[in-house]
Amino acid sequence: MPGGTVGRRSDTRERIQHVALELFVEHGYENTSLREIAERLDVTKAALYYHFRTKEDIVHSLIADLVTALDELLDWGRQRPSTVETRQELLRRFSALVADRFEPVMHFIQQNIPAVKKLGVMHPLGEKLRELFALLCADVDDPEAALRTRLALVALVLGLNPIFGGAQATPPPDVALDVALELVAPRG
Amino acid sequence: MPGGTVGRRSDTRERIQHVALELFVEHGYENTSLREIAERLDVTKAALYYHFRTKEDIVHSLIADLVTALDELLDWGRQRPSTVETRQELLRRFSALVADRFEPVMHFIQQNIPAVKKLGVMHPLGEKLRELFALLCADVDDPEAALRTRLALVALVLGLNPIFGGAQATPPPDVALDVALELVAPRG
DNA sequence: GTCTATATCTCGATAGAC
DNA sequence: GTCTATCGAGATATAGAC
Repeated sequence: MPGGTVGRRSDTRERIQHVALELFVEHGYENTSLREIAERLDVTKAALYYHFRTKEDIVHSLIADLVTALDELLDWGRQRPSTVETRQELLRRFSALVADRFEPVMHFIQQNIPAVKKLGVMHPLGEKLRELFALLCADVDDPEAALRTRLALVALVLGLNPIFGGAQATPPPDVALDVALELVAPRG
Repeated sequence: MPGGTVGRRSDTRERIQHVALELFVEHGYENTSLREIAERLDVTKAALYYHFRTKEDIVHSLIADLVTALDELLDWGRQRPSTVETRQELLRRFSALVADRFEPVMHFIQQNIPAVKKLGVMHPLGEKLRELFALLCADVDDPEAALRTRLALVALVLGLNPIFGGAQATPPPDVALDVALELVAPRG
């Protein structure tokens, strides 16, 4: 049962996901062949096809986990009053989510937009991010405040961006969080 | 004289650059074949090879123009006193540069990091951006202020980013500039 | 579940005529 | 400067044995 949730006879599927993501981040999706993935795992290409129907399916499985996690975050946020505290807690949880589990995937997505678009995973992911943004922007109509809210989200993943993020040393996560929290706070 | 600066007998070279960049932005560098570029120009692949030695060379030529423009901006900035006014004017000029001439290239770079890295154009470009960042950060040691400075630059190109930029309507350039200017201003 | 072997395709790049 | 024709490499994906 390759696609099954339980009944694991081995952890090969997870190892494929891990190694594939590693290589996608290193060299990009299109520059990573199934041969490379198989070699790093010390199996053959054909073995990969037992666990994933296509190369694209590997990406789908990676993004799906992220979308699920974002959905849980949104569930929490939806049933909370729309206050500054809620918004800041949303940022904290998003920050923790990225730092703890999804830094590689976010890294991958940010740097491989054409691939992500082509695979059609942009729409489900975009929806979640749009909703997160909407929660963070409740009661805000000022376009400048809206842009600051967007930048707050960007601040939390900026370390992953080699253009403006990697231009110098990566800021510690707590610094990024402080700046982000300030950006969504009402102006003084 | 394919690589020549003057002596133009036709504008094919520029048309290739334009169409190639267009497709690179649309579908990504790796998903754009020379066949597609040639078809959209209504010539054959072989014709492209008269003007550019390789596919990578097309990208090199596109980035080179950006690096030159950034260098001119830096030349101006270097021989100015390190004041808040200078920094804000640097942001204004950078914003104008992007909006007027380099929006497609910035778009392309942001979304095709693996390709840009592989072609080795990241280093010259990264140097310029690092220096721009250094000019904007003069006299600043506070890591939070440094991060805000980075976010100011990001704000100016955020509209090109489909993850956090395209999550909703793109902010008008003047709004982005206002927010950016505020981010590098001393805190109140 | 993993292997060997292979089919099929598309790409970047070149040769040489005009 | 642009064409036709083609080469060789490397990619995804499949077939079938074990």
